[in-house]
Amino acid sequence: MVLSTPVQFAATLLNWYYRHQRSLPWRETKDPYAIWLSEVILQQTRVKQGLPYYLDFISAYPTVQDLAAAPSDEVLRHWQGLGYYSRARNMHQTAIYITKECNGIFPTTYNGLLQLKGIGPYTAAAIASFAFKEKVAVVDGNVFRVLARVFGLAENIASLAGKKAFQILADSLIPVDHPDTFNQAIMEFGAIQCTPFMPDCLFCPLQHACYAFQHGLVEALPHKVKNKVSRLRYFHYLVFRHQQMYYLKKRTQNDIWQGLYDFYLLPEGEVSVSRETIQQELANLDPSITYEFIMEPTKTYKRTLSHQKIVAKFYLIELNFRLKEENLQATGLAAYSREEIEQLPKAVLISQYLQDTGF
DNA sequence: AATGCGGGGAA
DNA sequence: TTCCCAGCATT
Repeated sequence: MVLSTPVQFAATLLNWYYRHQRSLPWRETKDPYAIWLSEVILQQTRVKQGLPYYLDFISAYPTVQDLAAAPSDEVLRHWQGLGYYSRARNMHQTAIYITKECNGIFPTTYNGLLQLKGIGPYTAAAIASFAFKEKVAVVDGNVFRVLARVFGLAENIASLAGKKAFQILADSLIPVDHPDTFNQAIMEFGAIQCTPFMPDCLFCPLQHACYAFQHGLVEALPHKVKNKVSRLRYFHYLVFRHQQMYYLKKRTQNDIWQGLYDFYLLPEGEVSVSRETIQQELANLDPSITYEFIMEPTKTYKRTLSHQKIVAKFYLIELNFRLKEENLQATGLAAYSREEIEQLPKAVLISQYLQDTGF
């Protein structure tokens, strides 16, 4: 087994990158705003999934000032379906900060970028190296994998100590002359060649230097402790409708889908609810409330998030009158037309329900 | 140090 | 099904 020296490792990687790199729009620019956007989108998101969102977003908001000036609902609407919505909320907040407090000028260093909301060690390193050529190594899921395998680094990547070990190793490998290309190269290598499953070891330029390949540990590295099982939650949505207007509310709690819109939710807990339970809930909401019918629940929708599983049913309720102002205050509900609902940011679960009901 | 936060693609 | 993806904020 021949372990690469830093120089050999970087040279091999760069050589591979020049021949295999994909053409991606954010690689054609030095605009820190565009690079920032691409990096935030690509946090925990594959290129294939994020690319259409990047194109739409950069077209809707070409500059940081455009983003700062946009209403937050509209920003979230552009993010709809991409998940991890705090990324969009933080980006919007930071765009406003940069526009108002920094004259629209981005920090130009790793440490400066790290101060911004939504920018952590990875994103700060990416922007600092790609836009400003700072010699600081990116460490993401790809880098963990490539370094763990090539250098046989078995630290647990889920632990803080493990992450530090990988950052130190990566920083020792990044060359002074092409820090930006090296960072691009090692991630691209992880995404295309050194993949999580069935990596292309047979045609790998690092095969002879790769610790994992030489020791039959390719599948075992990187080492990661399994994450625990997720929470199971039952959502029962009451969809209030009156004269083609639907009542929705914005999710403001410290919970999933913060900032997105959905319908009135029954108190959580029951696997299934009876018609009587719903009638009681409606009476509690407003004793004088009257309605034409309660539709039988829709089919059961299931959504699996990374940390919890949502089982949801929707009950359409045709109201005879508009909800009173006090009920709107208490529940946060407001009436929206179909056209307005289309423009609201919604979780995929809600979009799916609306589509199924012929929206 | 541990936990919460989406959604989709690949095997 | 299970794993993982150009991670970060909060506690």
